[in-house]
This record gives sequence, C-alpha cells and structure tokens, in this order.
Amino acid sequence: MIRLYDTMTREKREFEPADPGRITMYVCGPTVYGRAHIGNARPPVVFDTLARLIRHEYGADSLFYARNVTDVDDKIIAAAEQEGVEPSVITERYERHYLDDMGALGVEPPTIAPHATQEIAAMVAMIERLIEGDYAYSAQGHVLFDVTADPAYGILSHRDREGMIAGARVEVAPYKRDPADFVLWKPSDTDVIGWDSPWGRGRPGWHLECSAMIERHLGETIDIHGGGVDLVFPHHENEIAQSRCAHGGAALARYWLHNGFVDMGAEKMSKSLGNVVTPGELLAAGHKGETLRLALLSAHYRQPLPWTQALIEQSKTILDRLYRIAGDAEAGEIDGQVIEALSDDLNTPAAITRLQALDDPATLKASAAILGLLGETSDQWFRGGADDERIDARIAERAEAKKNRDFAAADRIRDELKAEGIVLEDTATGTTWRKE
RNA sequence: GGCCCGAUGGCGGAGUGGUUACGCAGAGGACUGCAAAUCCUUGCACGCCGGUUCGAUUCCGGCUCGGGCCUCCA
Repeated sequence: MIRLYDTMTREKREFEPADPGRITMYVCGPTVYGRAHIGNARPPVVFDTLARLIRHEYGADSLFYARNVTDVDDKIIAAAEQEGVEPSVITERYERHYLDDMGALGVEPPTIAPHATQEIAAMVAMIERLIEGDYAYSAQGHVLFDVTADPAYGILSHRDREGMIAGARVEVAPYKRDPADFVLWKPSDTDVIGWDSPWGRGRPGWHLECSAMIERHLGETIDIHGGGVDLVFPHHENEIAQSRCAHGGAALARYWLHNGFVDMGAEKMSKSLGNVVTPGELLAAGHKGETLRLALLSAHYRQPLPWTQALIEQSKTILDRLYRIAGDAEAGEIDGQVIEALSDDLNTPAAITRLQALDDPATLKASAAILGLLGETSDQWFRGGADDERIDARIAERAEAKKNRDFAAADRIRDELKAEGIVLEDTATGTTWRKE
C-alpha cells in the first residue's frame, strides 16, 4: 500500500488508482531553451523513483507515465532570434542535452514524451470547447480563460481571487476582462512561429498545453500529476480550471504531488537568480550520475534540498561503501523495509538509511535498483575506463619493492598514483586499485 | 499585504507523547611496514515563550527567524 501526500487535500492519503492495471501519471517536463540545472533535475529523478515503486507494486506494465516537452514558448523564440536560427534548432539541441543529462542521472524514459508543437489540433479543439461553454473569450487575437466563470478556481493553491491579484504583479492587459484571466492562445506575428486557428495565426499558452496533452494521451482524470512546488500556482491551478471546465467538472488528477526546491545557500537555485549548477558541469567535473542521483534523493522530496559540495562528497562515500558490499551480485529479493519506506510518501532518506544496513549483496543490489542506484558493475564504479595495464605494471613494481622491503620506493609509487587520483589498497590477496 | 511551508547535533537527515534513528565528518582503538579499506568504541541536537499532559522534540497557541508562491520558474 502506497501513501502519498496530496497537495489538494493537504494530507497523506492511501494511493488508490482508478485502474490498477493502467495507472496514469503526468509530470511537467522541461521547456527546452537552455541547459537544465540540478534543481530542474529533481522532479524527473523523484518521479522516476515513484514510477519504479509503482511498477514494483502494480506490475511492470501498470504505469502509463507522460512527461511533456514544451517546445514552443517565448523564451525559445527569444533564444532562436538571438542565435538567428529556427526555434527547432534550439529545442532539438536542448532536448538532446536534457535526455543525456537525465540518462546520466539514471532516469528511465517516460512511457511517452508529448511535444507541444505536435499537439496543436488538440489544443485548438479544447479552446473551442471552453469558448462554447462560456469559460473563455477571444479578444484582439488572444483567447483568455475567464476565471470568474469557474467558481472552483483556486482549489489547489487555496487562494481566493483577491489573494491572486493582491500582489499586483499580475499582468493587466487591456484585452483582459479580469486581471486574473490567463492566456489560452496568443497571436504570432508573421515572422514568429505560429499556427492558423479560428482566432488567427498564433500559438498556445503554456498552461493549456498540459491540459490538452493530458486529455489526449491519458484521459480526463489521471491518477497522479506531479511537478515542482512553484507550479502549484498558477500553472497547475490553471490546468485544473481548463480541464474541469472542458470536462463537465471532472477532476483533472486524483493526487497532486509537488517536490520542494534545490537550494543554493539560503535561496532556491534558479536561472533568473543566476546561481545554477548543471548536471552537465558536475558530470564534466568527474562526478558520477549515481552520486548526483543519491544526493537528490537524500532529502524527502517535499523538503528543500541544500546543494553543497559536501553533499556530493558524502553521497559518493556512501555509494563507495554500498558498491563494496554489493559487488557484482545478481539482484535478489527486494528488502521489505526499503519498500515500506518508499511506500510512505516516497521516504527516500529512510529507504537509503535502510540500504546502508543491508549486508546481503543480492538483496542490496535489488533494493538499490528501486531507487535507481547500484546500476553499474563494481569495475565501472571504481575503475571505469582507466589504463589498467600501466597501473598493473606499477603495482607489480611496487610489490617487488615491498618484497625487498624498500618501502620508500613502494610509497613513492603509491604517492605518484595517488597524485593522479588512483588509490591503492593492499589486501590479503594482493593489491587492488580504484579511482578516488 | 494574501496564501503556504520549514526550524533536529560540526554537516546531511528521518522519526517519535515517555529509554531521542541513521549517515558523513571528528576522536580513540584493532588491523597494516606505513596507508587505504574494514571492524570496534566514542563526544555532539530537537528555535523561543506559554498551554494541554503524570510526561513534549513530538499535540495546541503565540513569537522569532528562514524559505516558497502571488510574474517566467522544477
């Protein structure tokens, strides 16, 4: 039995999928205009772990998991203009980077990855339905959602309309009837990416993309909708409004899950604050994908996660130890306490603690796999890709020196290797080596 | 201003109405030619003030501090 904290009800509830044979999950994916940073990587890693747990509990084919790609957006248009290329050049480049980064972090591909630009017809159809139902109106080439037409608007974020505009940071455009109304469709100039529509040439608003793609691929009501906390309002609130109004009031999702931020110092990591660290940089600096993954899972997903060098180093140390125990064992039975921890609202820190208490290699290997860890062979992990003939020769040289009790020479060889990041370990059966 | 989170030892981080996990780092020891790895031992905490209670880190209220959202944002 899995229990999940639902943002909508603000409580941990037993997870009861509508159809255990086809559990539907949608997670907001990247807008592909730049490299993802480590904070952007938290949701895919967290929900990948949840996906693994669900597949374990309900069966390998039980989960239908969609993670979208937003490939039409003002930031993409701006980036394309700046480079003087088509938007597709930008989006294809950064989607490729994104998939590489996620792969390095052990994130399995979702069942489907719908692209906004491939779903325009579904979006237009949804907008038409909202207009027919008087939930939306067109004005000056825009189509806007009329929040006053939806009495339930605010149910997810628990704010009333006054609270939404109190910050006075809402764009008050002349074509809006109400300051809180949001764009479903916006006009595109002839030199900007766009599609023909009943309201003229234009492009979809961000919130609408997700609603339309969910409807088309997953259905009207899905089991789990996930994303970062910052998406609660307005993104997910708006998704709910669009989908409910287009579907006669049917709920969009039965469980709403939101992960906390990765923090840099006291504040969140974000591109606009300019304090980002990317998986690409960390990998290039020699850190392993699994190390970063463990670091990302080291706090409960709803808690903020302070990102520090010490966290990375600690994660590496823990994995070294786990790899020493697991070795290259075949995966055996999965430990019950690991599953129990994960089933309690995805308590990954508790699950990791339990992993560290396991001493049976086969059990450890299998249990770590649920968290997407210990996926490498011990040779990959400790020695991956190094020139071992040369190192073996130096080890032989050192063994000879040791035999002659020339410890100064032996230590010099060890120090030289150490300087290039190679650590020697003398064991009862001989000397082994590993990268630091 | 509105809405919402959080505050646990040097660091990370679970959890619990009553003997306070675990990891990393530190200290001591064993092992080792010396290390590394491993094993053993070990010090260190529940923001402040009230309340409820036989008893609160855990429940309630207030306060302080920090963070998030209210605009693009994982």
